[in-house]
Amino acid sequence: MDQKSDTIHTSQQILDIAQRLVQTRGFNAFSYADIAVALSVSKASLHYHFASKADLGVRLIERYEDGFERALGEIDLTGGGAAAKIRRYVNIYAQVLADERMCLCGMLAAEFVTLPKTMQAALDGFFKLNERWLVGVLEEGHANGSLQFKGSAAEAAQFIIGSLEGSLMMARSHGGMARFDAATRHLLSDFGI
Amino acid sequence: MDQKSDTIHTSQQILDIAQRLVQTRGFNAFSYADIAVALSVSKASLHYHFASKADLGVRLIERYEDGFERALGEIDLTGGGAAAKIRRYVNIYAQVLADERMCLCGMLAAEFVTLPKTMQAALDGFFKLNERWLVGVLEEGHANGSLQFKGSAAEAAQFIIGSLEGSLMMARSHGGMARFDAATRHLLSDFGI
DNA sequence: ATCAACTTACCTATTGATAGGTAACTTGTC
DNA sequence: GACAAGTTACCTATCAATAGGTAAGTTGAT
Repeated sequence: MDQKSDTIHTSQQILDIAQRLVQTRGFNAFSYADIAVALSVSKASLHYHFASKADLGVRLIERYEDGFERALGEIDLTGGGAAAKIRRYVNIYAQVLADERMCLCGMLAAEFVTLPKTMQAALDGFFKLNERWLVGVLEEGHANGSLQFKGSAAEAAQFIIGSLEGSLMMARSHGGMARFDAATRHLLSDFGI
Repeated sequence: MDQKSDTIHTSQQILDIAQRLVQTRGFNAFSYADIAVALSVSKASLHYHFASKADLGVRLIERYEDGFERALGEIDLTGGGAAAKIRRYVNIYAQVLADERMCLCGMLAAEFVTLPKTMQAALDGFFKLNERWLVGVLEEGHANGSLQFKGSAAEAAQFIIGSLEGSLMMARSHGGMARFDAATRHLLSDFGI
């Protein structure tokens, strides 16, 4: 294993552990020491890979957004109507809950005002991506009559994101998957799905 | 001013400041030092009134729940149909947002797994109260045809709570009151309001 | 012999919490 | 109404633990 893949490997592991910590505990409730213990490396080693906690946070959001972008691209490729696409979008959140996690960016949205400016900006990008994709699907569905909703597609997209983040957050602490499934049935029926 | 009212006064002030800090920053992102500075008292004085941060947190939730209970009682007294009651319920959240805050218990729900057990239990109580009240209103509205929804009233209540908490959380960081209003129009129309 | 990828060994600041003390007030007894 | 005893509401000073971060040295592959 060469040096470069060593770095990549370790960096990925750091990000994996940090991501789990943010999704379960929040950005303000974990420390470099937590990652160091979980990975059996020194705190200084973490600073070698990610100079500051803010840098780590930004990379975490970027990587999470990349993962979402890929997942949304796959939904687009799989085909099916707008309703099926929305269903698969909802399923991404269900999988996060199945892992007993909060959405990374939903958690960070709760902590928003305490985050470094660089992380706030990265977070904006994540939600913009989601809104953009949802608006596309909603307009497609509205045009061919497979989806019903009032107001603009942008408003509907924001409602979906807020509702999913909130249902996920509440289900994780109170009610579990059954609660999330019931909530998404309500949400989807609001769009005639 | 006698001793007793001094205590009440100071304790209330501590709770007021702590509540604002939790609603804006979260329980894990403020310290006794923050309150001490805001109130111009020593940290030790805060420990005199609230022995531990967990104790302070529990009292915060209890007081917030009391406030909600009173607000819900007032809604019940004001009269009007189930739809009007739900509208007023939504308006409680809108007022929280107008103050640029997150719902105290919504914020704590995000931080749930990091909280002391005593706070987790108190939080359960808050959401139980909200669900109970909403179930009552939803059943009333369903019985007389003023509200439409599928599934049980309990599921609908949980959907409403999750949706409102999420919309509030997202609106506070991305979109503001306009986004929250648009989201609640969607939510209410799902119930034929 | 260079350089990436670490380590040990620190640093400063802050965390929640405690010890010990004090001034001001209240209470019960005479 | 005087006064000892106790209570309330604070204070300063300090604690051990933890936070994020840094400087300087080690290791091992190329």
